[in-house]
Amino acid sequence: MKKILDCIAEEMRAAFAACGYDASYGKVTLSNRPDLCEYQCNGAMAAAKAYHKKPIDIAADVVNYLKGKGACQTDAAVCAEDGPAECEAMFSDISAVMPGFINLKLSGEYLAGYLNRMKAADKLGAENVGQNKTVIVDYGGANVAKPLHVGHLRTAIIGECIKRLGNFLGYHMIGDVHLGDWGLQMGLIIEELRDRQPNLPYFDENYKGEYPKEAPFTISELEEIYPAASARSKEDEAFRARAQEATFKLQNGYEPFRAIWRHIMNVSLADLKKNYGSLEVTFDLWKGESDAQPYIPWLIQDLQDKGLAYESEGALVVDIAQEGDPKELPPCIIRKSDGAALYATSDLGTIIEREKDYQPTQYIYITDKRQELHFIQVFRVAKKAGYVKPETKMIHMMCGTMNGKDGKPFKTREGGVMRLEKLVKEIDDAVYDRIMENRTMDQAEAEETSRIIGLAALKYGDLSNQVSKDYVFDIDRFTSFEGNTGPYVLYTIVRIKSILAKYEEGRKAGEGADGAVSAPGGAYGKMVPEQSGGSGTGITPASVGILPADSAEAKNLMLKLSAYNEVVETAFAETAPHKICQFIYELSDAFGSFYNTTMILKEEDETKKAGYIQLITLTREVLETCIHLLGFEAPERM
RNA sequence: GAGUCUGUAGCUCAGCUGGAUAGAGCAACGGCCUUCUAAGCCGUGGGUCGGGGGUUCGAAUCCCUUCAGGCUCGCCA
Repeated sequence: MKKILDCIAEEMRAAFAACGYDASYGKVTLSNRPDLCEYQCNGAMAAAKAYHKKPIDIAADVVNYLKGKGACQTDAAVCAEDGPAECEAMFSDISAVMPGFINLKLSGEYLAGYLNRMKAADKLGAENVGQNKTVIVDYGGANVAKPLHVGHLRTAIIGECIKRLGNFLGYHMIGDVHLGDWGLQMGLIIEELRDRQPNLPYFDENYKGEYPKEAPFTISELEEIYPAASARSKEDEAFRARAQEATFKLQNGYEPFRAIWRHIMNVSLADLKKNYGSLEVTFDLWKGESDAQPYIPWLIQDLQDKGLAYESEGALVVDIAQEGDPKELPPCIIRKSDGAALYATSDLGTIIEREKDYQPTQYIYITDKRQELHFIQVFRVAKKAGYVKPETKMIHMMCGTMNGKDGKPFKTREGGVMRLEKLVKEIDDAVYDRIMENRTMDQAEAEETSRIIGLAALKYGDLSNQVSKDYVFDIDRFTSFEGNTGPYVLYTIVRIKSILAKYEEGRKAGEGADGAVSAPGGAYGKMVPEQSGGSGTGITPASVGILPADSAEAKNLMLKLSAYNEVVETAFAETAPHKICQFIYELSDAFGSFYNTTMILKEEDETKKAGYIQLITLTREVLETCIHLLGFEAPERM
């Protein structure tokens, strides 16, 4: 359904046009002075120059026109003439203010009507802007040589969110984990393994038998082997050279090394799936760099045939410099001087595969921002060589680093890289302690609840920051969950759920009384006839709908709710999940004030009460939809 | 050295396609539970928007300059 800002802007554009000004000046934004108005239009000031008039005069023209037309409720007589449909006057107040602001307040009826349509709409009124267009999302990027650590957290969380958002908006999102399974790290492991276990058949060139099914290492051993080998390669040149050779052999199909590679993949994949699973991060494709290999010989030949690739310093490179670059960017290396492929080559190969299999209209890569240059190179080569259509959008979402309290990249207390598993557990434990100190809950439920809340704390803590900025990951702060945190939003949902459950209970009690409706004078007010008899006079939230606000708090809550489809769409268009966080935080806050000033279940006027119930039901639906898009859920109790 | 990003309250962050008095949260202080979950709500104090110029009726926002920090800069991924 149409976004409320667009509805208002349409009205304003028509008004500007009717007054003889260009319609484009009718742009409307949320007010930045809530004490004065709800929405504002600054077009009169922009138009002043073009029309050589004082801004305030233009604003007054527009305001007078709108009032005369009956767009403002205060002019009820005019409104009535237009019949019922037009009677939903959009504004309750319009005014022109110096130097030329047009201040707008929405009428309670119009706002309530908008929310009722939203409540009834598919996806609460979010539109299918995606039109089923295919988008590849490349997040994850896990290296199979080592376990997931905090460095993988951001891309996983953000990617999952972007994928969910896109799907929700009608895109066909394909999430690919795109494993790092083909680079030098494999050669390093192979050679390290050779030194540790030289008797393995993989290293016997004369071995003719079948290779063992079982891997010669466990995941924990693998975790230790790679860092050791990696460190060694930096000091031991001979070792590094061996690793490079092993990598080259692996890439050229040397069977013994392929066998080791398969072991690494099996052991590592099981662990990765478990870890991503615990974050509720899923992928549609578990492809990796190795899957791009079949395309590489063709790719290299093609780039040469097209005259794009040439030899330079022993390597094969493609120039990517473009007009307008502030400084000439280094060329993209597609083949090393030793003949091996590298990162850019396999990413290009992957693009060729994706074009063949999916013909996406957009690519979104989510990685650490240090890879910026790499993706500039890959994107340019892909477009230059015509592998990707010129109109295909290629976006690189560059993630900032997750820092510790000291502002340096997040480390364990001992100074090592923290494993994701450990981080998740630390958060869950902290949440568990918090639950136990405030609530009584049996252990099993407390554990499950702390897992749900912990995940929300973790994901919200990450997503609420701008993607490209570094941010401070502070377990103490996230697990204290006050203020702008995931748990605060969950707490809001839980409180709404609790009210709704009690309301339902009350209704059932009313039904049970079989018409007589005993109105037990009990805790939740009189349960009036709403469900009694089949007379059709029953008052239900659905039949009453959301009513015009009867307090400032209700109005504020309703205004916040109405921004929902705009926010969701913008968050995707700008790949900015933090906008959803900000929105649900403000929405929760608005609910908090409403909750605090309005006794919902004690309300004696059953119609009003039903209206409140409908309002908070919508609030709950919006919040739950949004947190689902962010990638987490709310518990029943907390 | 070149490129690029960042610099907003004591701390963590919004706001940045120019608009009215720069917003939250945490921390501090003060109120609100015989009432729907107080993990809450309400209020108070706290800012030369790194510095300096410029454009504009109007700048945290755009331009220039300067300072500080991060990251990147051909055979790792």
